[in-house]
Amino acid sequence: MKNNTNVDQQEFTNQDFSGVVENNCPMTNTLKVIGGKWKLLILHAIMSECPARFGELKKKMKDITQTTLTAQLRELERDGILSRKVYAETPPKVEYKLTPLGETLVPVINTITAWGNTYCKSAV
Amino acid sequence: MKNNTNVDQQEFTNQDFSGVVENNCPMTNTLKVIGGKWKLLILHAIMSECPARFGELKKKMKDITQTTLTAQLRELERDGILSRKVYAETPPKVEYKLTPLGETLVPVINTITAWGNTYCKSAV
DNA sequence: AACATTAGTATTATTTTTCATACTTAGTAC
DNA sequence: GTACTAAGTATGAAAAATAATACTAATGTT
Repeated sequence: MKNNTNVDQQEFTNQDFSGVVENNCPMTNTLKVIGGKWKLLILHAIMSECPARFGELKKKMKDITQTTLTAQLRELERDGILSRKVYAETPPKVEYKLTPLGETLVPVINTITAWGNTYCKSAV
Repeated sequence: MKNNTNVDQQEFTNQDFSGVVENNCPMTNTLKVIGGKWKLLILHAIMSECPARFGELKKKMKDITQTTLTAQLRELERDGILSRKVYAETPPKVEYKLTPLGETLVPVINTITAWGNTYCKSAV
């Protein structure tokens, strides 16, 4: 009851996934949107600092290349998870943030990181 | 309070992830164990039929090759998520099931599939 | 004796993903 | 008018993941 009480949960289900999702297995469909080596890490980074600029994301994920980061961000944008806001400034400033649909992934990501914290501690 | 009330939650944290996990980011660590194209699908399949035989898994995931399925199962076994039981029969019979550590992933996987069901319906 | 069965392994090929490097753009500071 | 900045793009190379194909082993059935 904290917020969004007047928001129909179905509001975000109209996203057109028809180019990505062609299966009736919910796991397969979800993996098409958030699967891959980087997307969950990107979302995790944006969750902890929203909105986030391109350069900040790059710094946080030091092993990703600029090219790959750009490509992954574009896919997340295409799938309605992120929005991209370009400021007409020089040098360029671009902010990425979760859309309402993207925010529905917050509990998913929290569940995953909680598992990692509890069961998958590094020995190093 | 349904079950496991006498099971210390820490019981399953002694798994040695030192060969896999070298990071202090819980998302990175978790992705090393359940990341990749197939692992969550394999776990999802085993969850819905546990134990599962190799051939049953192969049938459910019709696009995976035998070689890849074997490789992914071995990694999940190495990481303590699955156990592998070989029956001394001909033709061979091998059963895979979730270990106690693997069972801690059940809510994670349910969260992911629930998101897919709610927000990521196929348009096809 | 030949055949079918299941869960593999071995090897090579292909596809997909990611990386490295150099280049671009438009203002602003020097 | 040269240098600097942030957020890219372009190109080709390399690495990683996945696939295709053929093979094996032990035993029960025909």
